[in-house]
Amino acid sequence: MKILLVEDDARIAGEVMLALHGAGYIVDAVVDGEDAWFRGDTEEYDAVVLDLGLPRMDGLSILKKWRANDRRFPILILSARGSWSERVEGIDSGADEYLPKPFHMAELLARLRAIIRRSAGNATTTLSIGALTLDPRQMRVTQDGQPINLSPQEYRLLSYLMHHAGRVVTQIELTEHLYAQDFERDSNAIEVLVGRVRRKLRADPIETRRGFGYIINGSES
Amino acid sequence: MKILLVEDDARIAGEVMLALHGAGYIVDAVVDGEDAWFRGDTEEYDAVVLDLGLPRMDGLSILKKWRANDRRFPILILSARGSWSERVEGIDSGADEYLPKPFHMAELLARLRAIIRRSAGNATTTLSIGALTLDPRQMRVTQDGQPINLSPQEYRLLSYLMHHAGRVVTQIELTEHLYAQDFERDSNAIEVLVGRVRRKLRADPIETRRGFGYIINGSES
DNA sequence: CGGCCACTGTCAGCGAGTTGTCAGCTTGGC
DNA sequence: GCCAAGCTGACAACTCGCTGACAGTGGCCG
Repeated sequence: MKILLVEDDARIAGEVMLALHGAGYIVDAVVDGEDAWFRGDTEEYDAVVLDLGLPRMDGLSILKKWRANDRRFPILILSARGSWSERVEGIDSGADEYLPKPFHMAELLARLRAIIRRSAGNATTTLSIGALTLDPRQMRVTQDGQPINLSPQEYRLLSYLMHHAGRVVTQIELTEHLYAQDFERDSNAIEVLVGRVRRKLRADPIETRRGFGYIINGSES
Repeated sequence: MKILLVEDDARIAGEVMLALHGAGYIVDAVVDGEDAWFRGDTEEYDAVVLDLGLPRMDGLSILKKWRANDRRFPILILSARGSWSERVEGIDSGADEYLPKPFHMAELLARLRAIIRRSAGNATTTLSIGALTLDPRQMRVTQDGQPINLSPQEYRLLSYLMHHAGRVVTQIELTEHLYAQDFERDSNAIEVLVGRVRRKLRADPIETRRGFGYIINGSES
């Protein structure tokens, strides 16, 4: 899960980044409005945490430009001012949630989880693909009921593949979702990771599409 | 089944009332703290849904006054603020459950059912997970009936884990609930605390999920 | 007032788990 | 058969969580 964090207050940005990281997200943090817009326009994120008061380009404008360009990731707005009109405008412009400052970190995490789940169209907490079941609450994957002991990175990989079951996921896409964006391009870390996950699973559900990427077959069941 | 709903936010009150009504409960709704206290003190309810931030009389004070007057109905606390001390104090003061806002209606209903069932079954407000039983009124934990002598901080830790049994709780989440906000982030206090709790328990119910957090498995029993 | 004790956070060190890298190998497609 | 893509085992650096020791604090009792 990769999150774009747009916040110009260094202290808040730091705390939020820490919390998100602790909750298992990969975080790209930017401070500047135009920078934020560019990132959101060119990269795939699972969600965006967006502060409204920004230098160079206002948060609401960014939001509108993204939506106009058909960028569909869920957006959680942070606003220093608790102004009601701003909230309405934010929601109207295509934000999914609105959190007035000051907020409690646990609440941010809860709402973030909620909008990500909602955007995945996934009302149920567990996700089952074939013999595999992923329970995000327990952060655990089971195969035929047997728990599989995965490391954090392995869990994220499998989770991503399962959430996109039935479609080919490229290595680049995986890299972008598992690592911060300045990660070495020609590393074979993904291949190694896939190998490790495969070894932990009894029957291998991960199919290699040579030259394209990986795919887990079978729809949600 | 009659429920007392104490909630001053009209929007939330309306939604909850609707949901409770839909689930077949008779609902008395009050907005004002003193009003709430009087109702709870003079009428018989099967459960109370109590918001903490109230005009005129604070939710926690009401709760304590009820318990002091031997009013035994199960109480579910709604907490708008994510304040750790409030939550801990709520549970300590004799609440049976607490639900941080924002919450899903389904979850509120589920927890309400659970605490009603519990109170109907054995008139206790204790929470049992596996061999562990937690009695919030006495601030006491027993394992297989044997009392465990925990320090306040240890008790809070275990209490939090038990109240969130079946789901992974991150260290950051625990830190936020056990310490004030400006607590040092890279302290290993949580780890030490977990170690101390484990040493006091005979069979260790706390599972470490390296890279994720801690989890107590097994649902309420 | 002094000593004792329980509580709690800090610290350093350890051991195990995790993860990216690399080199050499296998495999699939042309 | 060739070659690039992908796989694998080994490895080293690193991270994470656990532990025992310790020190500061505050309460309690003689």
